[in-house]
Amino acid sequence: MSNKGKYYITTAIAYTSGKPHIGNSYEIVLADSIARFKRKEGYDVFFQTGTDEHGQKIELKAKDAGITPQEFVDGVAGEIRRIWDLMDTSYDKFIRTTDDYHEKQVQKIFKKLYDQGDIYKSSYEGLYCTPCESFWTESQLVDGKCPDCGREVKAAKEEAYFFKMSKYADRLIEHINTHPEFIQPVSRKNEMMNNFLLPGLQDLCVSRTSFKWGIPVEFDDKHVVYVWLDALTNYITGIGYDADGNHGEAYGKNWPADLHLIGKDIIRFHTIYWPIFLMALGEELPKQVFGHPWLLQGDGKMSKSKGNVLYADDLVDFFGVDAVRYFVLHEMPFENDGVISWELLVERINSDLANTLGNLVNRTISMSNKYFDGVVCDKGVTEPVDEDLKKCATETLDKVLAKMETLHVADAMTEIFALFKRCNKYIDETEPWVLAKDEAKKDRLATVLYNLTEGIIMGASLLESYLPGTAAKIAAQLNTEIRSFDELKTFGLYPGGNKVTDKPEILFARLDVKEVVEKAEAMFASRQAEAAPAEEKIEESVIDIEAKDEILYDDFAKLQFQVGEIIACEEVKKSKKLLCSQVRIGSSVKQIVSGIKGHYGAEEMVGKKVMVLVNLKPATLAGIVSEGMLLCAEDADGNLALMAPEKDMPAGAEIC
RNA sequence: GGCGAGAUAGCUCAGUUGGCUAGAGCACACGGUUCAUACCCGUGGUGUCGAGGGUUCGAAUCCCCCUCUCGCUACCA
Repeated sequence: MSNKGKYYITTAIAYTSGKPHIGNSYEIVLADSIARFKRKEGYDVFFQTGTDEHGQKIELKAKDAGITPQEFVDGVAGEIRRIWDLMDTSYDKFIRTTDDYHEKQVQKIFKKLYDQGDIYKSSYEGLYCTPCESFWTESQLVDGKCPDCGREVKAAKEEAYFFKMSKYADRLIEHINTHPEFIQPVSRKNEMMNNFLLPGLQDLCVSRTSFKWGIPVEFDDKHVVYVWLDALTNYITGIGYDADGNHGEAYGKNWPADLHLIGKDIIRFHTIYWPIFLMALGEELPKQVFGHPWLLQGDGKMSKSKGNVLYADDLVDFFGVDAVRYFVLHEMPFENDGVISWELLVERINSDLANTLGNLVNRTISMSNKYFDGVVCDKGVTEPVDEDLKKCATETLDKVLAKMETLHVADAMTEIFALFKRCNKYIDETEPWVLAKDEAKKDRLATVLYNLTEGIIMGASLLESYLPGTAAKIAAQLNTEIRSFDELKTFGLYPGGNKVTDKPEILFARLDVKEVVEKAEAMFASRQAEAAPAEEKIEESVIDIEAKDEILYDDFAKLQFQVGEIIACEEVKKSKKLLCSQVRIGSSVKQIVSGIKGHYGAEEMVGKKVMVLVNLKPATLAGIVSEGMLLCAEDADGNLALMAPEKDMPAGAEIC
């Protein structure tokens, strides 16, 4: 195909806090199949991926591991890149946010935005609502108080830099409305508009002082650049953006990006904050952001402690690269989450890859060898039934192009497999084994096998973007080359007289579900046994939270804690997380609303004696008055545990 | 609580502007075939198209209401 211009595609950069599981590895395969396809279409593709390597979580993990953050991310980034390579992905650039050119540009970008007034220091704004953890501008306040909860706002304790999002909101709303293709799938567009843009954008915190592992703010080195201004900018720094305007050549050529492929969880950052950063920098906006769904593990909850997390490299060991690629691409519809499990993998591989495709290639080559010593030649003895096969083969390209145009990758592959199914049916219709018994029909038999070989190589050529290794194997077995898209418009390009391999290799072996599951369980069991001591240590490890300012004893003395006995408890119907408890404190009973539904059922609350903050000013939650607070411990995953006296104590006992 | 999406065969889903006996893939059953990796081809369903009501000659498709699920968001003392 002719040159269609450039196509710049990116994945989100992977966070280097640990090895990515199969759900995280899906995105790179999806991006790769699109990149490969666009190349075949004739685009000059630039495909960028990489890693996001800063932040407190990494700082802590490195500390736990007793190594420097840099050593830590070097290890994980290497692991991620190894998996990307294992998955046979054809990225052109792997950027790391610890790369020096990136760090330098982020500093310059931060400075530039600060100098032009888009980034400001918040401490002098002083309008922070602590319980809401939100900053407000003067104009957002209602009667001088927090618009969310109606309480006093006060000067921020911790200084931070903020980005003035509201300044660009109208332009962004305009852009989204005039570019319906910008946010994909479209259902996400409404969520962004209704939840963030239309109600009014809040300013975004873009620096932190609570940890060090980040890019220092050049002119205020107490601060490091906080996540999004660091991570999102990779899309431009990776191709040579320069905040001073001295961009590298690749920038001028590739920006704006044609497609940011990301997970649905970070759509907000890519469709609101990122475009606004770009507006502030005076750069063009990406053409499209596609928030793909997730691939979820079907057989029980995935958890490290259970040791049943699925990783791409394990799956490749079991099934091979292309089988895993096929599965994740096929099981992921356009908009809904997909499910992965050992059983589903085996089912998919057996029915599509082994039966439909693998067996087709194998039986066709076997017949060529059996009847013609492997030589494939069209003797021109056609029959009406041939036309339908040829039509199917030549029309599949357009069908696949149409599906790919809207990024419906799974549907595109289904079109290709329809061609393979048509080939299998053609064998039944022509019955080569019957033709073989009649010497007079030898030429007809040759034509039939030629048509089959041609149909297969045409299908394999379309399959190349998704299963590059398999396509190459098929081409090799048929002793020919993968076709370009232009060459797929004509049926009959397979060189007559060519000789196919005499030793057809099984492309995909049929698998036994039971065997695979047993083998997988054995693998998990041995791995868990191996990792048990270390794993336990991690599970039991401490949690670090952001430190608050030191307080005086007097501050503490203001708080009154007592043991409360829960004598009744019911769910607050209107809310998702609230339970309303009647708590006996001494001789009085207080009504307390707590956001713990999901952690505790209403019935199991009754009878518990727990720690209560009793002198908190009553507040109304979901229309119900709450006169105190039940105290809970919370772990890193958000699991809650009520605090209770270690021995039985009477309701009302003071906690001091 | 706000906004939005959805509820169709055992499973995953298609069903365009309402129109003849509601489809596909997988699974299952039966039949055919034997070149091939026990594969391929064909045939098959009793699907109350979530419940109820309405508009219409006619509704899975439009309107109302109900139940449930999900997403985003708020709240979560």
